[in-house]
Amino acid sequence: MTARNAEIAEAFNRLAELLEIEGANPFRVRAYRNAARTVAELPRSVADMLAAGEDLTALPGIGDDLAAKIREIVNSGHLSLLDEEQRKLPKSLVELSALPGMGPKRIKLVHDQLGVGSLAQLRRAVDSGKLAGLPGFGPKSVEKLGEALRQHVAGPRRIKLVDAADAGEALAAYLRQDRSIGRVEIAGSYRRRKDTIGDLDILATSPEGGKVVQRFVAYPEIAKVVSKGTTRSTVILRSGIQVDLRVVEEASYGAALHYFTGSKPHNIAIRERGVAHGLKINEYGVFKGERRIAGRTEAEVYRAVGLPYIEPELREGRGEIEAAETKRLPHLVALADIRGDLHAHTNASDGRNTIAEMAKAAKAKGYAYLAISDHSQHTTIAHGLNPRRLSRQLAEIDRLNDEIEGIRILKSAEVDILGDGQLDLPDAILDRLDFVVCAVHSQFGLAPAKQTERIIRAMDNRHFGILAHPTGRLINERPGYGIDLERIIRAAKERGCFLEINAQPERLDLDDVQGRLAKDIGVKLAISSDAHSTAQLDFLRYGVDQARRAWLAPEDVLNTRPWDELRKLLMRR
DNA sequence: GCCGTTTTCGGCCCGACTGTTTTCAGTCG
Repeated sequence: MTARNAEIAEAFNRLAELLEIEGANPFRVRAYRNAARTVAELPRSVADMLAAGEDLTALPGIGDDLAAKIREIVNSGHLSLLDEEQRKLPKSLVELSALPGMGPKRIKLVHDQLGVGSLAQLRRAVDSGKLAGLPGFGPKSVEKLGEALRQHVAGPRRIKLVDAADAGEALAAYLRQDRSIGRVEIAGSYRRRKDTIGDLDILATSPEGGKVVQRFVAYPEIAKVVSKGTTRSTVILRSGIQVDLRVVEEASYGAALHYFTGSKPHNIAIRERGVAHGLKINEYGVFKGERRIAGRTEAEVYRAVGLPYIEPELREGRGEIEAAETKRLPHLVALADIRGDLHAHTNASDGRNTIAEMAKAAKAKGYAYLAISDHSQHTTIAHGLNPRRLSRQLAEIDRLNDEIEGIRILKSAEVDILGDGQLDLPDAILDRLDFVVCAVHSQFGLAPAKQTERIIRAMDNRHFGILAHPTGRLINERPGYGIDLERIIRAAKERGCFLEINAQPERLDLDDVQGRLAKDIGVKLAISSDAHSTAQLDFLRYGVDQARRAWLAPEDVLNTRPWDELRKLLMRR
């Protein structure tokens, strides 16, 4: 996604928010939200598409009107309708929708009745007791809102998938200890393996929902029970993670799992499809009139609307339903397809383990090869290797390859791309490696055009093999350095270079949308753990997750191949 | 505002929980 796209999506989302507060047609509001999502997830810049004379109405959810509005933003930097709305209602009003319990109706009410137009003003209305006089705001509502305002200061953060896994699997295990509970599955964006999740959604089956809810709210790690009924409950864990539980009967398991896995756009599309088939789909099943005709498994639900099973990672409303209709769903890469790891560190640079320990751990995972790719000299903070030290490491790898059976240790290095696009190690030593991983570790602030040039210039070096963590983003910490990723991918294609999906949980770089862009352009990707210890080799799984979300099949991934085949792909000299 | 396996007009997914209500609106997922 480019900055321009983000700006357009932001404008549409703001507009949707304001229109909703005004009580506009909810479907019109939805149209703006859908369009915002479409634009935000587009890997290409809509400005470029316009410049190339492409028809934006070909994009899903973009019609003549919204295409014209995009054009207006691109050309003028403004959206007149948004400006107009913001004259009617204060800009800061949309901040209120971040508070739980504050929907459009209540926002409009506090604005019209009390003149509240911002979080600060709402806080004053709560503190002064004015809010309590409003219809619909009883003592509990006011108290909850006060609490929400106090907590809001910290701001909501998305939870990294790896952290969600720790919290969610422990809670699921706790529920599974109760033998009266049938199945326990973590659904939601966790099951879709999104790089970050907003909250955890847990589905359980039981004929007695109330009992499951009782056990759920008794979980020791709970800080606060937000709601609890006989079929659902919401709690906040001590870690701050919100968990929603939903209980259904076994016969509804598939329908409920489908519903609770989402995504929302995917579910809406499937339900609309159901309506077209004369069916009603909800979390209890697929119904023809009063009769349930499907719902025990997810496959049944899809079959009922004439579709093959769609993997959770694809359920983002990004064309998966159309692909399923035309039998063009990809056969997704799986962890079991991975034959080796192409990016790992040792204690020679900033890793924890020796080459031998790393190799044995990789062998234990069933890998056929493991590349040792320690940092190069420029990354002093990670104790990067100079030619002399790397040369010694290569000799040791030769020795270990003779000694350790059943795995091949590949000679590599994570070589810095210097500010001018030169590689940080001389050709003489790079010649002796099996392949070279290249990465940017400095000067993140270069202007996008320069940063892009820098990387492409590095690719001109015949030793350049795989671009590691291509955008440099760190989840929740920093955005990527500004680059024109599409240009870089095209440059890689021309030169026979590759890009990486870095599986470190705080990186996941390339992400799903970017990975799909690479696939569409025709550049294969490495899925690499970038492990800094033997335990971190397991991170590769998170890379596979993102690859699946990027629609990648085994043939799109470098390290699904045996080394003999891979070697030919990586060879450029 | 979008869009077409009933369609170029008239639809647009569906249900649970809470709080403040005397039967339901608002919010959320």
